Amino acid sequence: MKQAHHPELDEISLTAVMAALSDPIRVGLVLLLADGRERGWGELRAPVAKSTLSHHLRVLRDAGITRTRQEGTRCFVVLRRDDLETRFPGLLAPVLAAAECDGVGRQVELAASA
Amino acid sequence: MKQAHHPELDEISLTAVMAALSDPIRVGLVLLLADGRERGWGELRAPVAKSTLSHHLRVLRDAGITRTRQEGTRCFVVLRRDDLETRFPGLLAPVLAAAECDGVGRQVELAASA
DNA sequence: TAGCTTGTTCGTTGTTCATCGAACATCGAA
DNA sequence: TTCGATGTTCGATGAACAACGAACAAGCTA
Repeated sequence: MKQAHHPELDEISLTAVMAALSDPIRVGLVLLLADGRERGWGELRAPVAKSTLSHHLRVLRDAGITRTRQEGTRCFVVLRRDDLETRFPGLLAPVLAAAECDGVGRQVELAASA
Repeated sequence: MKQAHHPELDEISLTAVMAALSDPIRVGLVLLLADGRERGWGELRAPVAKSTLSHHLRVLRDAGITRTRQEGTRCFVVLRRDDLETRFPGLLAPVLAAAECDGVGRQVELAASA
């Protein structure tokens, strides 16, 4: 369980962010994190195998959308809302609004809190 | 040269739009069309083969981002800015701003006007 | 009619991606 | 130390995609 790479502000690429947000499961994950609360991975319920979930969370991290923190064997993830707002002002909110309105990512849910 | 399908407003999918905008060339094309002017395909200069350009324009059309019109053997393309604004309010502007600021799609240029 | 121009479509190639199960690593707890 | 829980990584696979050249279709134009 190595510490993963998090891109710096100026390393965050627009196309990488767009690509990361072009998958419904990842959009759902971002929606769950939209309240700014940090979540343990055990709280995230998605209809995919855990290796696949790990992959999706890695894509989000590599794109600079989320930040991952490790504590013991557990991992926690949080939205880099401020960083995204600085880098691409006004981009995140419309995406989240549209996703919520459309029901994109509704397959991703929150488990009983850890 | 058949008339291509244009998705209706409610057929435009968020993830499809995000996916379409995750390619630098397509972002460049959208940037060129951002002024609302209709452009002939001959005006679009991108560093790809014409078949590839045709493909990219098709992806944009299928995603509901652009509208294509045929006139004789020529094709014209225009940004569906109002439709996008209706469907996903506030989404397009930040993307275009970020792209322009970052230089994403600067490889796509405008030829000497037709 | 015979070209020329303009786009589309096709077949191919190589890459990327989403997905899975299995194996591995790590830490905490019994 | 042994076990269980938690993530990561490793192939493997099938699908999607970007890219190209070549061939085709359709409409001007000479």
